[in-house]
Amino acid sequence: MSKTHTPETAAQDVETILKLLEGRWKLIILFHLFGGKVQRFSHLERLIPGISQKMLAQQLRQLEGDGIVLRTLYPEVPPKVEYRLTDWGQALCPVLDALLQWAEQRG
Amino acid sequence: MSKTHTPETAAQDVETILKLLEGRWKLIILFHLFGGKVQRFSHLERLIPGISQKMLAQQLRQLEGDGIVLRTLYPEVPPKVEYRLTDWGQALCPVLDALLQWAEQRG
DNA sequence: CAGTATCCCAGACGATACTG
DNA sequence: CAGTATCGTCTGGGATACTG
Repeated sequence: MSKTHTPETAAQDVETILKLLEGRWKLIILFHLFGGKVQRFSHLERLIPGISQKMLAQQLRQLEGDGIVLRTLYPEVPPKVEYRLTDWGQALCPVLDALLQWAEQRG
Repeated sequence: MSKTHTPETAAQDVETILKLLEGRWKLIILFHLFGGKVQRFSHLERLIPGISQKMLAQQLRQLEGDGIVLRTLYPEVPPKVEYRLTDWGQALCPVLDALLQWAEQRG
């Protein structure tokens, strides 16, 4: 590890990061937004079979609160909300790719 | 993402990987083994304040079962058991580093 | 020393219903 | 359309005690 020093602080830092991605649905939501894709709430609902409105809303709120997802509300009737990744959220893509590469290395 | 194609499969692959690291104590155990360090059960217990024997054993078993940690039992009395990372487990270090780098990028 | 075995609980998650 | 509210379930993890 480059800048962190003790096993404790490094482990804790990584844990904090992983918590951002924990949650039954976050990764699949993320992957439906990678590549600059923009999705409405109802569209994500249709893209992700089995998810409830409660969970979709909750996970999106958390991703938004963590600065990974950007939420845009259009003040129309009926309401229209769009979700996309922040720049930082987009930057997660190559990192997850590194994780996949690691998994492939397994002997 | 390089080789995976649909958001579903990619997300699922990453989830499978992250599950290997989930668990209240796995990361801190890992960081106490990075760099080729070898530790005995009781030593890890002392290194990790607050962990119970049950949890330490459980998390080690899972890491072992997942091929990340190597367990060596010396048939002595009293028993002696050593834990170290597999090569694959060691290879996780730079990946977690990438994760830390990403976290630092946050605007 | 290096573990198991039990019991318990908080919090994550799902199902369902309701709303501005 | 895009959510909240409520309730029930299930499981990861903690406390404690015991063992080859």
